[in-house]
Amino acid sequence: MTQESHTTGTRERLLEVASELFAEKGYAGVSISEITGMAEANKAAVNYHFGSKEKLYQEAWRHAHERVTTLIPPDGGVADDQPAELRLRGRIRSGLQRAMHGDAIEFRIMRNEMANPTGLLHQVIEDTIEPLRQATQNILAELLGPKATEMDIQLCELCVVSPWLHLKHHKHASKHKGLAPVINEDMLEPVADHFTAYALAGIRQIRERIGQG
Amino acid sequence: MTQESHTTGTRERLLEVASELFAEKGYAGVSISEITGMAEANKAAVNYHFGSKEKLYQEAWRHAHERVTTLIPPDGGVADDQPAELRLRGRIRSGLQRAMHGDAIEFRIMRNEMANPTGLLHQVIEDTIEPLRQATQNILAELLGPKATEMDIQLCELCVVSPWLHLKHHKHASKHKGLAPVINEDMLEPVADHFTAYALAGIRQIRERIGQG
DNA sequence: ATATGTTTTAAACGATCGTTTGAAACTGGA
DNA sequence: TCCAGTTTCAAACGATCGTTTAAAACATAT
Repeated sequence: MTQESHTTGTRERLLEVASELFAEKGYAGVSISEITGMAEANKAAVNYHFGSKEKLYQEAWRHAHERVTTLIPPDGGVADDQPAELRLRGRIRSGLQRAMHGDAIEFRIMRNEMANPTGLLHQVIEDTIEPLRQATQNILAELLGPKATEMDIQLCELCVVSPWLHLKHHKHASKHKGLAPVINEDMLEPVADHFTAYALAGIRQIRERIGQG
Repeated sequence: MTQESHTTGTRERLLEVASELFAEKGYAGVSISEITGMAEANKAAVNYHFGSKEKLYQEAWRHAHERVTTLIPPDGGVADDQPAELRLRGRIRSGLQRAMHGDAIEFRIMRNEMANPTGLLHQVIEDTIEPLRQATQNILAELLGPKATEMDIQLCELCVVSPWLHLKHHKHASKHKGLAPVINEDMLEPVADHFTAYALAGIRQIRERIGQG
């Protein structure tokens, strides 16, 4: 019998602890000693299982991202053949749900990486985010009409996605209370309605502006 | 004559270099050696002039914040007696201008601090941001009408300010191209118009929803 | 039970961190 | 010129960083 018996293997415990710590403190702010200490593993376990701290960082993000993507689909459960308005609401709802969802580790790591790039993740993140952006832009292109330029679409995309991105920014920044409203999971549907109504009205207004030249 | 003659004193050079480096890499990612090396100062100069790395961090943020606040007033140059629609456009324009403005050091430090709190700045930042939030919420309360709840106002504030906050997030994250449209200073007015039209339409829509119960 | 391959462990490595020290260099007024 | 005060400097401090090493502990199949 071992001295300590865990329900999961060392490798998985390291991934779990590392993703949480990297999300909380960023890559440079976390030491291997801290990770292995909290995971009740030996200091050398990181280099044994992952080769280096950098590899562990990349694996930790992939770990967290795959989990939330299977848990919360980005289309919000709205099929492709539904009207654009509904599909937009699905995207907003999904984003909101991710913003509220538990720890939101994958997002916090991404945020740290964007604020303070190590360069270790940006290729992986970009490959993951770009398809989502493209899908949202397709919906917006449909809503804005054929006269909309690339810039029109991108500016509207910014207005649509930034609210829940910003919500995510503050959700776990407990030391910065008051900078954004706190939203719990009960309010998912009404807040999704709020954001969708706001967004659709804004988009219609932009479409009219475009039409007038 | 000294070996190297600089146009500014050591203390000011340290502040300049430190604020830029802290904005780029965050508190933990910057070493005193790196700061003093780039500022062409001795390693001990930080502790002589500021007492510690932490104090230098705080002074660097204050330094950067005071500069941009005097340069770009948060009301966008719109007087208090103007209609709420115009005052809202002033806020949006000011935010956009800060997002585009040169280095945006004060924001990048704040972003790092929110993503990865050291706890050293949050009181200072909160004291600075709260009045700005209050002013924006007053405008929104006027636009949304008397039936608007606190939550209505906060959600609309989120939709109004998050686009240019998000724009700022990406402006200097050159390693993450394509995640947001790149906007240069020539487009300040048209983009401000876009955001304002979008926001006012969204706010009107929310006001109607409230009216209907 | 023995051999083989995997996983964990303690210890040590060199490098770099933030900080301290005390002397040297510089400054401006008497 | 001399002196007090300020600023800069190289050197060293203890601590911690990520990584390496080699032996110990473990698992598993023959």
